[in-house]
Amino acid sequence: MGEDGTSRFDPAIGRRLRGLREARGLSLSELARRAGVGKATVSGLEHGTRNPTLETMYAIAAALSVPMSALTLDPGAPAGDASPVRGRAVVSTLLEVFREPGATYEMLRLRILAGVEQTSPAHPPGVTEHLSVVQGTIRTGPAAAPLTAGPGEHLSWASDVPHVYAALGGEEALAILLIRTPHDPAAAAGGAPEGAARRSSAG
Amino acid sequence: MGEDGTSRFDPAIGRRLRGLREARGLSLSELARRAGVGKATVSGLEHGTRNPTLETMYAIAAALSVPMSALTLDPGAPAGDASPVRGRAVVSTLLEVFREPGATYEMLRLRILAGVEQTSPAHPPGVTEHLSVVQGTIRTGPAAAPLTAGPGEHLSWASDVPHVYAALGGEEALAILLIRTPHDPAAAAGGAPEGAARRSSAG
DNA sequence: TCCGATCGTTCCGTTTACGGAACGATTTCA
DNA sequence: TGAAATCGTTCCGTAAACGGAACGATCGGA
Repeated sequence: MGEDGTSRFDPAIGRRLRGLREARGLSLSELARRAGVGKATVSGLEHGTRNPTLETMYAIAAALSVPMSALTLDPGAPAGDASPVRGRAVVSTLLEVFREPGATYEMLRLRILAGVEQTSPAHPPGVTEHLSVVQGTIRTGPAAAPLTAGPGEHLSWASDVPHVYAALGGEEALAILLIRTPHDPAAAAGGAPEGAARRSSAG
Repeated sequence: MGEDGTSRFDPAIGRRLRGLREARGLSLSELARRAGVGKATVSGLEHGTRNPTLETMYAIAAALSVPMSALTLDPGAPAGDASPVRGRAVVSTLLEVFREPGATYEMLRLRILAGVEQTSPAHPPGVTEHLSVVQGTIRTGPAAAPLTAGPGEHLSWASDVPHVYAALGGEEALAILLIRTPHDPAAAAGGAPEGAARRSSAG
């Protein structure tokens, strides 16, 4: 299979892998170390010159804390319910990962069970989160100063501090969360307010 | 990784693969031929003695008309939204595959868009379908004599004839579908009525 | 301005996944 | 009952995925 001398494989996997790795601020060497695979393997994968084994894919996906399907995006998986990340009371599903010139974006679908309040640790500096409420009432933002929003409203905050997610009103809440990780942490442009959350109501 | 002389890999993948293959009435040789891989590869995979490459997994999943995640069931994928099968207006998601002594069962989640009516071709003789309505109103069964059921109601029919799925009442419908494929097509025990659908309403 | 650390790439020997062929067992049909 | 077909497994040579090591480039601190 693929006999042209250079033996290429699906380049999209390489792009997604590199995107996820860099979005987490991991070097290629560090990811290889955490996954317990060789640097040559990760490098070859990102360049699309290797046809990885399942074992390799599992190891790398685990090191990135994503399900394997976030890397393969296998054709069957619908844009909309591909791959849940992290367990707990807040169920988040990775929908899409894409890179822009200045930053990497991860789009997730959040499902917060009724009455639940969960605190997430701080992200690296420069990372911002943008949440759009679909259903229910959500209280979120920096743990020190959260805000509340209902369906159709949006919240944004700098997530370099611990932040909370809570479903109010005894009802399960649904939201789309966009995490923006700038490639240059210094330039947090296109970001969010400094200390607290900001609420807006679109459309 | 896995240095015990016998070099085993995840046996669950092998079991699922064999289940899906046999549920489709395919021989190992035939599946290998359709997937364009060697018989030794399929055999080794089913026995859990090989660590397949992504390319191999893609080829086999495609030959079975399932997304790769139906074989890997990767840990991230939630029971409930793992892997959609077949496109069109009726979106079906493979939830689980399990084998019993007499038959193989495939459990799917059906989502029928509002107002849609779709006809599916006949399955091999002996195959029966059992549908449980979760939301909306569904009209289904043999195309010649379909029945209608609402939330909490169940429909069963022998699916060796073309059958339809329709969402009534201008509302999207949701259902769980169980497909039973007997290992011995002659003995269609535990099955459904002969010509038409049967409706029941469980407490 | 060195020097050390770390970056990502490339080279290399080992391991192993691959497909094809050969195999015995089982089934099918004349 | 024998011959042919097909079943799933096993053997084998080849291709390639693997991890480790060596490489030059880049960055940071003394």
